Amino acid sequence: MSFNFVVDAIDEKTGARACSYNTHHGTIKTPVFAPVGTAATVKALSPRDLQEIGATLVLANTYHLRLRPGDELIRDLGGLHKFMAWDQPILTDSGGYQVFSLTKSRKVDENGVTFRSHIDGSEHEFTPELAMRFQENLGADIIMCFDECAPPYDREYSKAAMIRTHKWAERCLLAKTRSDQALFGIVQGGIFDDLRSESAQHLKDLGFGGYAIGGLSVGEKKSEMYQVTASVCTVLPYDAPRYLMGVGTPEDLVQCVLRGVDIFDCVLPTRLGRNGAALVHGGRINLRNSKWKNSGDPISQSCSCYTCSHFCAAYLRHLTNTNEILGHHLISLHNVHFLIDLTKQMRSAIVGQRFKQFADDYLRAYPEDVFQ
RNA sequence: GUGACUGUGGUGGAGAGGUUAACACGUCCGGUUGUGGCCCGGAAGACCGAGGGUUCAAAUCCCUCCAGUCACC
Repeated sequence: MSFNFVVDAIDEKTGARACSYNTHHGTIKTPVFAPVGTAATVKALSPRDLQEIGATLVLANTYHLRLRPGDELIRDLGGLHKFMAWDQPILTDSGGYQVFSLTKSRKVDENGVTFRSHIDGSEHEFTPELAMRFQENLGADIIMCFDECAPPYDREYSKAAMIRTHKWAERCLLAKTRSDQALFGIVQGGIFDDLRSESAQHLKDLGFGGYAIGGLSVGEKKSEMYQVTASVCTVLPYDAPRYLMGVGTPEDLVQCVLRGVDIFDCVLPTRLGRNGAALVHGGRINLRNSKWKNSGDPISQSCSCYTCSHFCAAYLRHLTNTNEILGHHLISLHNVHFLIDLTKQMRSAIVGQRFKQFADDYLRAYPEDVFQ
């Protein structure tokens, strides 16, 4: 009941949604972009910064926090919100993505996954039951089923991972004990439409507080990612949040809101920020490029963020080239602000019934290779 | 003035007779999508201080000059 989900508006031409999702730590207005704070910190940004740029939801990672400093420690210190001083909603990923990203250092079987720690080589078991326990210890508002994120093109593997993900989803439902956390199911099935629809239907039948689309932006084509997103969203229930995991770029956000997604997360803005790339309308700029050496202008004239209202591109380039901490901070701040601002613009356009026009105009600025 | 040592791409610095002169930093250009890794990939850039000599072959050996460093007058 505390997880009241309301569709505030639907853009009639596109079906894009603007929703309100109530959690114990506040209401999330969608579409929403959640910056990623893997180790209980959105790298280079403080909670104060995040608040200032309008972040409402932040991601953290169960695998990484389980390994270090430990979910029980965080529980004993009062939970993740208190630990990282973020009193707004938090979502924890279960560790399912690490099944994919850390493929060379894990073993999967029907019961779960054994990871070999990249920190000290020790073994760490993750099962659906343990993933629930870890996430209950962490105490995020939204917790994720333990799933198997698989590479996109191998049909047999995708199907096996999907079936395993379904079984694990049932076990997660059974293992969950806290009522102040919403558990989201995760749709798998690679790029295969029939598997994806089957997966979405299966999870819908099980019944979750929300539904995520996993296993995308892992190497498939953009057109395939959009296609899968669209077909999954037609199956998912209307009255529950839809979360596209790990996505993405500004174009991806617009394209997938068009297809019915409410929630996004991605490391992109902070990773780009730490490596000297800034998101701007129509693409991105590489601040390492010598063309910015003498630029006294902000990276975006129209941007209202702290970075753009105080610093010129030449300075940001200098900070990048000298690997200064402030550079990571300022560019990450701009990039996260850029995506959050985009979601706000989209929400406003949806509520105003002009999202089709907004999306067309917005996407026109981006290069053709969007559908590569 | 005398003696010793040293001169290799923007910088540091390998190399001590044999085809495309190592490496690092810097420079330049890509990449980055539920974050192991301020990371990954690539490119440009040196007629080896100058001139002469020895040799089939010289950054490597010899001579002269120039420059720098140090020591001593």
